[in-house]
Amino acid sequence: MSINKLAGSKPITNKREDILKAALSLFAERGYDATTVPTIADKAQVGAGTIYRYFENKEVLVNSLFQECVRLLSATLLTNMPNNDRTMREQFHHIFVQMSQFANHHDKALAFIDSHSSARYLDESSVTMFQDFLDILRDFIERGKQQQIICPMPSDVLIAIVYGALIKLFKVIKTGVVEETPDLLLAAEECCWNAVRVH
Amino acid sequence: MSINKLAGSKPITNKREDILKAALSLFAERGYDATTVPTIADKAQVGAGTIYRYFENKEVLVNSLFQECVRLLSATLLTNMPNNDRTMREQFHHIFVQMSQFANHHDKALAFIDSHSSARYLDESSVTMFQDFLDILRDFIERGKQQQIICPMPSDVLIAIVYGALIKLFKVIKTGVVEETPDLLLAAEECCWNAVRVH
DNA sequence: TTCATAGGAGTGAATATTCATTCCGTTCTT
DNA sequence: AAGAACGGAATGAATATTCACTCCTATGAA
Repeated sequence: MSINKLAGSKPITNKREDILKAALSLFAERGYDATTVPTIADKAQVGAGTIYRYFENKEVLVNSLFQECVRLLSATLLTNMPNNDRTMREQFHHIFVQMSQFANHHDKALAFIDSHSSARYLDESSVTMFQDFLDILRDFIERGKQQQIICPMPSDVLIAIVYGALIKLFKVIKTGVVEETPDLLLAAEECCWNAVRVH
Repeated sequence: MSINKLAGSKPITNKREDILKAALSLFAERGYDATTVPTIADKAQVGAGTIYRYFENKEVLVNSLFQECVRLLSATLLTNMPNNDRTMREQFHHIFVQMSQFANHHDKALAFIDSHSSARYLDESSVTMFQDFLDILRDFIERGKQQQIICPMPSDVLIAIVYGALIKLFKVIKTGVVEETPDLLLAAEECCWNAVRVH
């Protein structure tokens, strides 16, 4: 057993976590192709060889990371998701709030997901997991369309509009160009809602 | 005088153009870091060394290409831009139509611009040119706010929402997931307008 | 008109560098 | 002491960039 573990329990220092964290930071900032494995090792304060103890290769690493990030994003979205008996507007509020929570607590993860979600090296499992995330938005949109509260347009188009707006919105907030206040968030939420609701 | 030129006139074959075209295609699909110079040379049907006759190095190439693409995008947006005496809605229609024109005729350029607009290797000139493009949107937004037709929110936030929505919208259309019909475009335009107008 | 030549575009093999991955000696845990 | 975890230099495969060379055309001398 490694120095790394309490008897029969979890590791004290988790190199795997360190590696994933370092990789997330670097991938989010420079992108997969511009990030070298030795750089990840340095940032994680780990030997280069250690990375290969936990991940078969760089592609496996990026896929593991992507899946973990998307899983967390989906879980965040689904946390305390209101029942269907709540209004669509209330459900939208929940989605917006949870997304902005995620953007605040996991800004790098959101940037990483968005910039890598159609990368050529993503495996089937990663692609599926990202689709599952989009399906959460799709379900919402489609229920809204049935109730004639959301515009009768192809769901993919509506998803693109809302998701695209949210991504760039949180990106501009993250860069600090505008100050993130509760009022601003509420107003931005209203904008996004107005984009998809029927008028 | 080279074989390449008509007397005192323009080149017959334009290798520089060929290189830029090949680079655009590859950068848009795989990204800058995943694209090798020899691959660009192959695609442009040009010797690898020829690229360095026209561009000092790979970074100069990507900046030249970026600036050319952004210049074209800005020019497209400004083409036949309605006067200020037209309604905000009419001006927005123009912006939307021109953007969708650009997305259709230069889909690779739009993808390239979006995925590289905050890349670390962009030089000052490229960054400025992209800012100039965003300023076209900003001007519109700010006039709309003055007239109290567009939401009183930070311009950067409104730009992010509209620009983000447009980018993902055209991306989903380009992938062929949804069919691009005039009706769909009109409906999507209305969605984007609803996002920023005051209610 | 014909031929030799200069000069510049174009080429792609060669070079120097960088990177992902491996391998083995060291350190830590039990 | 045995074995697992670790580190980081070594390796081999790519990659960006260079450079010596080819080829073409315009020029002008004869």
